[in-house]
Amino acid sequence: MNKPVGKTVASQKSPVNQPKTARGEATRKAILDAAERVIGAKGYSDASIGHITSEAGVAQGTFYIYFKTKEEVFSELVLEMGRLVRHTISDATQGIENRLEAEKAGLRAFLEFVKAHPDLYRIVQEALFVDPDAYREYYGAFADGYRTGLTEAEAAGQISIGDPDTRAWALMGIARALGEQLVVFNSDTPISELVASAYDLIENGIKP
Amino acid sequence: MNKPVGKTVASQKSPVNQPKTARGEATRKAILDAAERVIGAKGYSDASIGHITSEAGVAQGTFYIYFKTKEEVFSELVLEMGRLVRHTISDATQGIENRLEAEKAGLRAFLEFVKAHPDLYRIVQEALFVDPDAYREYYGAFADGYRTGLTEAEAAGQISIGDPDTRAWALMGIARALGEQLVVFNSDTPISELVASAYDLIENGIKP
DNA sequence: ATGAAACATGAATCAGTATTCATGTTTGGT
DNA sequence: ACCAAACATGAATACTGATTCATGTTTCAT
Repeated sequence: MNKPVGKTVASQKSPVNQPKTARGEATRKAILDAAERVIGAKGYSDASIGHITSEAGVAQGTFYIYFKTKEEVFSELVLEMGRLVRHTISDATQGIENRLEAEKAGLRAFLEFVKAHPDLYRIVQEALFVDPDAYREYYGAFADGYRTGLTEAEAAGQISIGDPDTRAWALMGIARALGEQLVVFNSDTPISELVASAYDLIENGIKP
Repeated sequence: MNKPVGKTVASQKSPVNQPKTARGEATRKAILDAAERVIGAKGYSDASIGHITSEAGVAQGTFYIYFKTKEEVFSELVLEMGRLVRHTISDATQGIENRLEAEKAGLRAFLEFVKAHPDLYRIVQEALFVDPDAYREYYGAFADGYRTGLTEAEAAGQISIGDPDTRAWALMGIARALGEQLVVFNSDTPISELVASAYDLIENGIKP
């Protein structure tokens, strides 16, 4: 009963290091959290294992009880970000019948998440260089979600006809750009305004 | 006569190392080109000065005759990318009266450029971590261009009324996402199709 | 033609840091 | 209470790679 159930995620390279006790669990979590803060703040290469472990309050060697390499924590952070974002968005769009409204709520939730976790945002971006597979998986999954939503909305007659694939990429690009405005450019435009403007564009376009 | 005219670019930290002879000029160029290839292919931290200089066919020490640090070549590559892209787009949109048509032609030119210079694309992305100022400058300038275009188009009645700022970011986001699809995800969708789909969305939106 | 400035070389320096390991300490099931 | 497995430690290892430098070679203005 309650078998550990292998994760269904793809880039599952190393099936090791699962803590067996509560103490271990806690330590691993502490290291992961510290890694998120340190790598998010200093970037992958400037974040040393020493920084991470001291931030976590453990000795350097302890790191390697739970992670095989520095890259491995990083990849796990990317996966975590993926899970978190999907969960957040899915929560925020629960029960919204109209697809367009759901997309709008999803964008708002995404932007709020990004604003609350700027570190995770940067980590995903850096994944393009540290762990490209994780990066592609992250955005691939994201694009799939958009495409599915768009296809269903199209079938339901809630949006006009158009290539769901390019549309998915375009919408994702808009979300990313607005998120980046918040995190990288520290814009203070309220999220609700961003969402409103963006969705006016997405719904009606810019033709006069 | 013909004074060297200080560059008007912002992040002008080090006014050094201008070659004085034709030989120096050529060597510097060789190093810069090699850096583009090597850093673009291996990423910033895996690209060693040794790799770069051997690719350029010069000794390691020669690098430091023309660049103060590894970061400095990198920053210069980002600036170069900015200049090149702006120039390319500006060329491609010369003489197009209708703003919307101009934007469309600009997107096509951008995508073609990106497809032809995947290395430079990656370098700009990596700038967020290696030289954040250069990154912000790059995308800031880009956004300004879009905003200006949109504002003028709005004034000329060629597009509907709407917040030019968010619109600029959104359009830029679309362009980036499609570019990334080409370079990072190796999509083989023809550029003309991408542009057509994207501009159908941008012009008309997705309302039924 | 010539010498001072430019340019080029590549071996040596120097620092950082990921990873390992031999040695304790703690935990939890019995 | 006991002990094997888990967990924790931090010093030592091992390697990489950016930057410097002392020493040549080439260029070009005079």
